[in-house]
Order: sequence, then C-alpha cells, then structure tokens
Amino acid sequence: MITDNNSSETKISASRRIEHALVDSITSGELEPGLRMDEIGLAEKYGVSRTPVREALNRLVAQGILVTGEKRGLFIAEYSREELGQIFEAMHEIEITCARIVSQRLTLLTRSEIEAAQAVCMKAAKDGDRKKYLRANEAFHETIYRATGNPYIAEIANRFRRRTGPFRARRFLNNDDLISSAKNHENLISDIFSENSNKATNGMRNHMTESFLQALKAN
Amino acid sequence: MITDNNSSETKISASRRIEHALVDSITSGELEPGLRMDEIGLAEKYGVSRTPVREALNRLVAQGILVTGEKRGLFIAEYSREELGQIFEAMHEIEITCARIVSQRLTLLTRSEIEAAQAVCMKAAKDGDRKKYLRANEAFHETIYRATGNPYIAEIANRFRRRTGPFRARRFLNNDDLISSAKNHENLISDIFSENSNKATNGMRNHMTESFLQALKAN
DNA sequence: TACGTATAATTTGTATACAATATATCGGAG
DNA sequence: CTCCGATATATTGTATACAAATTATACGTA
Repeated sequence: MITDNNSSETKISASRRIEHALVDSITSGELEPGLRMDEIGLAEKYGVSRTPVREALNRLVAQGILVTGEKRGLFIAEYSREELGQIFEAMHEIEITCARIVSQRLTLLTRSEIEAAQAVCMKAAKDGDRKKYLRANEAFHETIYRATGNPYIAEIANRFRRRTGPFRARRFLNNDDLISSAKNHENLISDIFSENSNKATNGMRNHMTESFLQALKAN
Repeated sequence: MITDNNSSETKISASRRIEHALVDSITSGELEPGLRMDEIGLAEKYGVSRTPVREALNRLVAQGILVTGEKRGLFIAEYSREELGQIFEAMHEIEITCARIVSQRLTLLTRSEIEAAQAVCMKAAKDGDRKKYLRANEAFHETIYRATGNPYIAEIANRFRRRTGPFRARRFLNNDDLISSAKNHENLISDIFSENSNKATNGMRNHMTESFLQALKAN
C-alpha cells in the first residue's frame, strides 16, 4: 500500500499509527510469529478504543501479516517449513523480476540511490550495529524495488519483505554475518549495473538463495 | 487473501458479505472506476450500520481496489494511461512467472484442471455468452495460478486480476473477441504443456501482450 | 479419577453516538 | 458579476454499548 509521503506534519489517525507500530514490531521480529493480537490489550496500550485497533488489525490481515488461527483471534502469521519455502519462493521470483527490470532501466539517479543505500549497509555492518544493519538492508532492497520505476511491482516486493521479516531477522547472529551479507550486496550490485538481464537475474537468484538458506537454518 | 473454503453452511459476517459483493461488482466492471463509495449509502443498501461497511471498505483499500482520492472518501481505483501500463506490466510479470513455474511442475491433475477450465471458456465463447465467458476466463487464469502449487504467488496474481478487472472487462465487445480470446488460450496451453520454460514464458508473454493491447484500446 | 454438562467469563461483530474536520452553500463586498 | 468569507452540512474517525457466539471454569455424576 503505497504508504503516505512525508511523515512530517501529516496528521495521522490512531489506526494508522497503530498499524505502523505493529508492522514495525512484527517485521523486526520483536513480536514473534504465533503471538495472539489482543484487541483490548492493544487498545489499552495505545490509549484508544477497540475501534481503531480493529481497523489496524484488519489491514494487517489483508497484508498477510496477521492470520486467523484455529482459536479465536488474530495471530502473527507463522509458517511451516513447507510454507516458508513457498513464501520465500514467491519473494524470490519477485526480487529476480525486479533485478532484471532495474538492470534494463538504470539511470544516473537510480544508480546513485542504490550505491548510497549500499554505503549505509556497509557502514552499519562494519560498525557491527545489528539493528541498524537490519534497517539498512531493508532500505537497500526497497531502493532496488523503487528503481524498477513500477510502484505496483515495488509494493508487492515490499509486502513480501514485511511478511518474511520476522524469519529473516533471526539469521544475523554475529558481526561476520553482517559483513558477509553486505559483501553479497556488492556482487549483486555489479551484476545489476552490468545492464545485462541474465547477469542481473542470476545475481539476484544467488543473493536470494543464500538469504533463504540462512533463514531456513535459523528457523 | 486465501478466501474461505466451502461457501456452504459457513456463517459469514456482514462485513465479509459486503466485501465480496463489492469485489464482485467492481471487478466485473459493473461499478465504474472513479465511483465514490458512500459508507452511509452502502450501509442502508445492505441494511447494516456503518461499522461493517467500513471494515469491508478498509479491506478493499488494502487490496488496492479502492483508493483515497483528492476529495474525502474512498473511490474505485482508476488509472492514468501510464499507471495502467505499469499495473499491467506488473501483472504481466507475475503471469509469466506463473506460466514458467507451471510448465516445470505439471501433473496429471493440473493438466486436467487447466484443460477443463479451457473447455468451459470455449463453450461460453461459442455460445456467445459474454458474462459467462468473463467468469470462465478468470477461472481459467486462476487455475493456472493454482497449478504453480504456490498459494502465495497465486494470491498475488489473483489480486492483480481483480484490480485490472474493470479495465479488461471492457475489451470484449463482440462474439469474435470471445472466440479469439479462447483460441489464444489454446496456444498458451500448448506452450505450457510443452514443459519447456522458454516456450511457456513466451507463450504467456504473447497472451498478455495481446490482452494488454486490447485493454489499452478499450480504455 | 475421568467424563460430560451447566455456568461464567471472554471475545467478536455490529449498532449507535458524537466531536473534529472537510466540503458545500449562501450572502455580501468590491 | 465575481470573488471572498461566514455559516451550514456532510463525512470521517473514534468511543461506547450490547447481543451473540465462543472458550474457560466449576460442578456433579459414573
């Protein structure tokens, strides 16, 4: 959902605020998959009534971040090994498509943005700042999505990233993992910047395969 | 959103009922893009209060079927020529991905299902039953999505189909258009059934290009 | 003790109320 | 006659209330 522009001075409704807060907590892995979302508890926590909480939860369900389980209530989506394989495959395919498109449509601006995003990743990795790296890594991939010039494709890719967030977050255990991930980006970038569709496709394929393997190990 | 199983004897909430009714009316082109969704009007029409209507509308927004316009209120999404190009490109890429995956994973069951779906299309086309053909065509594509064996990819594809529904619906003007579309399916099927990824990719590419051209003409 | 049943406590879905805000209508000044 | 501003109207977002349905608890019986 093509989120709202500039955060500054935009009057934001309680339901949006809660939605964003929850997406943040969930994708970062702070709230664990399987956890039940308690309407009343959330309402109290955010100092509002159930109504805006329900709106927020509804939107998260539509995004696949929450699901209705066996019991009553909404739960943070959790996936069996097989489902995890499927959802990563889907993300994989979208990412590859993005990489191919970007490699065909590079501009000075998009090249710069991608390099800038990568610089932030590298710095966070070298500083050993795990939390910062997680954010920078997400931003890096989002930059690639945007560089397709197609907001609809970018949105799909972002949604998959949000849904798989909690499972990917677990994989960065030590500082070497961060460095290794950032180095991977370098290869990916050079494949995309080659403006060769096949190279870009394979570059992203490798990057995602790597990423998936580590996620599988960690789950 | 992986809709609820068997329609029979499933107790369905008012908000779901309204959501489904609206999705139906919108994707079939019955309600035109740009139309404003009036909460109060809908509440009266369906004999409920604003609350369930709002829930339904919220979900449609999350699916990109409704958008917030300049003025107050929610509107059926309408797209500029450029946006239409982008959204069709996105759908195009997903469909191609589906076709490739299906061609690599055909089973006796999925082959049969695809052929059965096509038979329904052909019959509707020959009968000149436009409304029936529209439904059969959607079902045909959905069958292909499901044949990927990956519900997450299938869901994405279905969502794009719903979003572009109103624009594709316009293109079938006379009976020849129906026949022509159904014949196109035959080629697509033989490309997919060849179990050759490249053939399947190109087959779907051609099919979608054709479809997009006609949609552009009609919009 | 284990099971089934009645009762209590939660929880969901919907209705209604209301304040805040955006849009429309109207009237007057230039 | 056109533009501006004040007032009226409509609409959104949120709060609260409540019935229906689900889940948990307690109790009695075999």
